[in-house]
Amino acid sequence: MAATDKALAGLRQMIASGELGPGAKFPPEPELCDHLGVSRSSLREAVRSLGALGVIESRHGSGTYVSALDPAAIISRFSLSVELIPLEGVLELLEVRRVLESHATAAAAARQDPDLAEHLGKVLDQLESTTEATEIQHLDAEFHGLICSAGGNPTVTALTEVIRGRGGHYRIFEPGADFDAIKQTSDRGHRAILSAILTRDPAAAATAASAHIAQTELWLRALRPEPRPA
Amino acid sequence: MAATDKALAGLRQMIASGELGPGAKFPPEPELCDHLGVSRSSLREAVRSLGALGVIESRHGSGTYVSALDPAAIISRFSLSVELIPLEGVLELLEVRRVLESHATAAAAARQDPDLAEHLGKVLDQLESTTEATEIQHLDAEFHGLICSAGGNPTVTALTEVIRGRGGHYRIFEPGADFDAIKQTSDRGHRAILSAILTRDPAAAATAASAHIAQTELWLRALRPEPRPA
DNA sequence: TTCGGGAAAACGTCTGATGACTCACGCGCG
DNA sequence: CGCGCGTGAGTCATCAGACGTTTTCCCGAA
Repeated sequence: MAATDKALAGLRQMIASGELGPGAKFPPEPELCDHLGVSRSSLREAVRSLGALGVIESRHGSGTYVSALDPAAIISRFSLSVELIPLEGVLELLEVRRVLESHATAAAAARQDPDLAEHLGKVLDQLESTTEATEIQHLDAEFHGLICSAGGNPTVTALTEVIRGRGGHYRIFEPGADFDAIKQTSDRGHRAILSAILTRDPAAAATAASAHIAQTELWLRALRPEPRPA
Repeated sequence: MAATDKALAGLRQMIASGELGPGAKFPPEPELCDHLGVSRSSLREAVRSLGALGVIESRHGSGTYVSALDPAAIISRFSLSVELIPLEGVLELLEVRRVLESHATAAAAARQDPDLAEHLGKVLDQLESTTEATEIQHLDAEFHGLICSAGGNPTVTALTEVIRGRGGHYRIFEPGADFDAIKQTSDRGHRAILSAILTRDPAAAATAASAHIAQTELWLRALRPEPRPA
């Protein structure tokens, strides 16, 4: 087996076997090199690999540690790769977001949380009163993020966030011929979702969220001939 | 900015800007070092990072290339990190699988594919006639994988596969007190899913898949006091 | 007791050299 | 002329060593 792969397997094994739990500290690099039988360069490349995946963190001057191994945190690391996926693939991802976020929105509606509804209302007020692309994107993310969080599954929140972040790179809300129509449709979609949450109607919430995201899919699909990543 | 981070940002930029598309070849390492202003060690660590994320591949003796940037392939890379997530986090992930696979199963049922149904039937026949843990796991993966593939979204298939792979590390089907009861419940669940597909009833298929996976969640939840990763 | 300096520990980066693998070119044989 | 096949250039893989930077902690002085 190649040196770096050997180191990688060794490091993963140390975690998988339970020898090192979340937050635990690895031995110093020289010791690990000796233990794994590879040079420091190879060990460090292996550490970088696991670092990119959110499994390990190296702290300069302190040591190398196992991360918290929290699913949401690990999924967030995906944004580094997901943000490079071409438009065609983003459409597949949006179906995932549509299904998951629809589920989370229903769960949020099933709860009875006046604070959430109030907060969402404020966000929508702001969102409807702006036409600045960056601000729209930011408020849209806050709106959907709050709802997903209320859904109760941080993993779902992280996944939808990563996918939403990718879609956000395509500037749907650039001032242009269809800007007003698109903005109004989007705003209405948000209000429909909030309305379902206010009336505590999970089925309506799921439908509204699904329709809203499906609309986004349509807009992105229209960009297909000429994708314009940020 | 730190050297490795600078290299990482530079490499990502080369892809994000469209300078290098899927499958394109990077310049040789010495040239990249010069271009990015870092040493070869730092560059290689950055390359490893992106390699772990499935964004680029180094081929010994040939060169370094941008990957296909296929969402399903990128998501498969997650298994390296997801397989290290503790049981508590796996339960959150299983909710994701339940929602996604339920959706995909409904889509599979909506299609009219006699070949799929026939294939699934054969797999279940085999599955019901074995009590060997590894074989059960293998056939179970094939059954669910076929259905997800029929759902039409490779990204969903990849995601559910990663999560299923993680769950599979917990040996639910070890011979033990409840083995027969668990096996029978599992087999019945599979038959219910196949039945819904055969009758082309998407709603029933979604419900059956959801119930089947929810059952798995219950079994795993019961392991919580004493998780036993592979 | 508190604050600050300094030494030790650990990761971060760079350099140079050597090995291993791939691929294509060109030579020689049939 | 066509087909292998060897060979060499190109490229990544690995190793070894040295030095810089950051963190951490101990210990002495106020």
